[in-house]
Amino acid sequence: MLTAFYALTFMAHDLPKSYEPGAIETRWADYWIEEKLFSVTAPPAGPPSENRPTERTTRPVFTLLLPPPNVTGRLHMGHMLNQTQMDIIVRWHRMRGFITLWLPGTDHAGIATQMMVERQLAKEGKKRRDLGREKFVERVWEWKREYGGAILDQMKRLGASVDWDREYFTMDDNLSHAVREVFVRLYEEGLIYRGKYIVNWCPRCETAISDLEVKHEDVAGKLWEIRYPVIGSSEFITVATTRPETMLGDTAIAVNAKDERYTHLHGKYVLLPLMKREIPIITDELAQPEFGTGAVKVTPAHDPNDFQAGLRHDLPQIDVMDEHAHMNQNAGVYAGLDRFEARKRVLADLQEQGFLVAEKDYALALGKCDRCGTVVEPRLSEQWFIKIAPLAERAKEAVESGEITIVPDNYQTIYLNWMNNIHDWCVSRQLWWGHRIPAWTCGTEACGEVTVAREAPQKCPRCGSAKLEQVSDVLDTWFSSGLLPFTTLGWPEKTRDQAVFYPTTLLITAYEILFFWVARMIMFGCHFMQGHEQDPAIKKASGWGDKQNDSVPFREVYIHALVRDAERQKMSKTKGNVVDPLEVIERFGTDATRFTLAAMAAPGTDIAFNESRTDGYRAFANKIWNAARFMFMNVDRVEPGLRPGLTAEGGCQMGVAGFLTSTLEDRWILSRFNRVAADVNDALATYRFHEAANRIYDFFWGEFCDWYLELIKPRLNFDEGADKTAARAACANLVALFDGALRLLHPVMPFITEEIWQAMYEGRPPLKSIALASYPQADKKQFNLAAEAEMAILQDLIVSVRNLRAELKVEPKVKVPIEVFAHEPEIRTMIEHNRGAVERLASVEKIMFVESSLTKLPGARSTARFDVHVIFERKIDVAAECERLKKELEKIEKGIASGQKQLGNEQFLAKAPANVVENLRKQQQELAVLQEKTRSKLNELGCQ
RNA sequence: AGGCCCGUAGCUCAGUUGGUCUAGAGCGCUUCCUUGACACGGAAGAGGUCGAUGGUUCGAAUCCAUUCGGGCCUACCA
Repeated sequence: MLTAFYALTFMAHDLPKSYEPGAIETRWADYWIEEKLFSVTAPPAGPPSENRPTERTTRPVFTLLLPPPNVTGRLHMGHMLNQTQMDIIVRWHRMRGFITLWLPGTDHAGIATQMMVERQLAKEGKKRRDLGREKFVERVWEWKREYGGAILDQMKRLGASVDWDREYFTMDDNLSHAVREVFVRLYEEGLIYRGKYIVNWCPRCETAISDLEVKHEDVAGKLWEIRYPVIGSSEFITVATTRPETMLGDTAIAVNAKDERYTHLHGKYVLLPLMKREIPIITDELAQPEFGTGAVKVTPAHDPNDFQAGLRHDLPQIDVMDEHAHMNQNAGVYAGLDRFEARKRVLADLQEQGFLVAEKDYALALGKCDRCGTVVEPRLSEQWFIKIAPLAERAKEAVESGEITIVPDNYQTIYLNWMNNIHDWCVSRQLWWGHRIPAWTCGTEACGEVTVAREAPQKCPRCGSAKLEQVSDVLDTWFSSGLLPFTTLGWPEKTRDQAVFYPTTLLITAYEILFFWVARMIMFGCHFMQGHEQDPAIKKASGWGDKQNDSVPFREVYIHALVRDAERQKMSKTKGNVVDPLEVIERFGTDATRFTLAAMAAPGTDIAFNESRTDGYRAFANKIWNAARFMFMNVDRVEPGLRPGLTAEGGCQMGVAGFLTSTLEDRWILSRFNRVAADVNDALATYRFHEAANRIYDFFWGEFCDWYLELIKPRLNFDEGADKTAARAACANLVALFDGALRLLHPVMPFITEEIWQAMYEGRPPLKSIALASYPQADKKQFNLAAEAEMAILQDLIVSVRNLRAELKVEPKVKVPIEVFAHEPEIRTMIEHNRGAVERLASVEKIMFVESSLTKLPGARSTARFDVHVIFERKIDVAAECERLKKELEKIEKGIASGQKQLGNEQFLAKAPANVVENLRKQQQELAVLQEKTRSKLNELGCQ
């Protein structure tokens, strides 16, 4: 199928003049999926034997879990950055021979998804209660089937090389089963408890939410001071509050025991205004003498601090609101009012009755529901909690001991800080969509026993009643996603997948979910995978041999940057500044967009996404494309059968290893290629994506295209009478180098590299994809300092001549003779050897070597290694030339001055490393020569 | 309240443990060039002393302190 396609398109290497990513990208994305190129199975266990090829169990393993996007999600720039980085790392590992598993899936996203469907229902004029639980949940599943795959489809467009055969959904049967198992085990271990506590309650979502789901927003609020009359006295005690309506539920007034102002009131009672209830004055740490009046009202049912104080003093808890945050019957005459309406009425009544003392402006951080923005109400309710301290302990250790490393390392501190101040986790949610808590309440009034079990019990274990009803709450979404590193690998079954792929190698994620998700995975992983051991052969091959503990969910975490808009603002729907990655892709191509994100992703800094960069990288793709056209054009000129490295049988076997070196440019480019390969591998190993991307960019464009291709053009001569052997060799080198460069670039730009690579083999590649080819590793033996130094001089010479031509305003088509002086004979020889290059690249007619310095002539340029003079009869602008020379001299002398200062400093000579001193000396010598030459020129021109 | 990050050319950003940084790149800008890979191109240029101040050091864009400006996160002080 594909071969046929190539037969049509590429046999003649008839590539369009400019690169059009659209069709090419979707074609390869589909191809990779259809061919299941990225599906992996665990290699069998046991020592290598005849039946078991050695290499299978000794290959290293790389496992990465995709942070599951919400089923409700739409791809945004954050996803794209995340996925680009993951794909780069994954492809890089795969090409380096790792058994590479990248596991994709989606999260059921409790509240978000439920809201989505509720909104849909609202359009039909219905509420979820109209349908009832069962019908509603069925409706959500329908929604999921219809729209839930959208984000993964978008992901396919990015070329993400995930194993689609292993795609999971957090509510799949096997994962749900694991969730129940975890819940029951935690309960049995006493790590889950149920109780009436103050939780964050969203009155709109009608559910409890965790601390992390509350977003604080600074608002200008008020602080009201209310006085309560002390019983049996004419005195009043004044308290301050930001929430006067809660006073209806006050059950005490607290003062600090050390606060002498109130000592005489200890043990007395006050009459609660409006409610006319007697409540005690207690002493508690809750009240801090420095704040306000030093006295504080205590409302155990509506404030977490007051709740704790209430427990300490055994105070009644009077809940004055219902689940919608409307006042209930406990609120007396205010019953039925919304909380904010009640506030107004309470304040008015207090004012009228003379209890309101003052109203002050007060800045407060108002807690709002992360999902819907409704002001969160601390509410007393029956919830399920995970006792976090024992889990956190191990999770802390795992990071402190280095079993898990977090990159960049400042996040390590943040993580540990959080772990030290962690509270119990409220895991129950009053929603219908999610994993229902595996607990059953006995319906017999006298019993009410709650039973936690893996399967629905037949009868109540306490009273034997069969009237059992499952608890209606579901679990926090992050409960199930926190288990994914092992549940996706078959847990609670002990599977081969686990032995091979657990611990996963790496997690790449956003800072935002460090606590929501990352911390929870670490806690659950360390707890439930305790005692787990990765297959020793695989562990060793993967380089984790010294790590003691295999219970951790991943060995490394890389926290990526936040993508902001061009103005550095956080992208958000409400601001309307969201850049849609698919739109960007549409305009510039996936490769260019990926490259942008990679090139801008310096660790630890946010990315201000800027389209002009993407436009630039689209140009880069085009450059690659045209370099490929150039290569194919030349390959086509070689007789069929003698095509270098492109035969159907052998394929392009040579790679860069088979590169034939003869000329300076060959030795040079080979050295450069190996250096770049070394740098890129280094950069990727430490997640310096920007460095990897930039190194390849500079190499491909600045060295390979700008210099190498230009330099070899004369050798690619297949005309009658030309040296065809030399031409074929040059062509072979070109192909080999191109092949290497494509492989180097592939993780960042998978599509264009695949397209060209496949075309190089005319549809009959030795492997199904470049993604399976080997990644270039540096061969240090090919580093060639001499070639690089010589090439630098040659480039310098060519640029100098071009520069002089521009200054002398020589017509571009006119070839000029030049004179060159080089006092070192080797340099002269080198230039002589490469005179053709100089002549062609600088439009030089001929080169004449002279025996003395050329500084005195106008139209000359000097460097430390050579002088060059362009012979062209035109008066130069003496004033301008003087100006330029003066500026140059100034710079040189500044350099000399600072260098001499350093070299004259004995401390420097004593303390600086030898090579630094030596380099400086060398540099100084060169500067001195240049200074001399520049001065003579200034004299010659008669500059002032 | 605590913590973190950023402030380098007109714009967007690099600059790994302080020393070839006489500070780079892309876009933009100036001049020139349609030469059979590429005008999404080529050639040559102009442009910043690294927010400010002080310190450590033989040596600082790079480390420390203070300060100004921008952003983010965490927090149960009424």
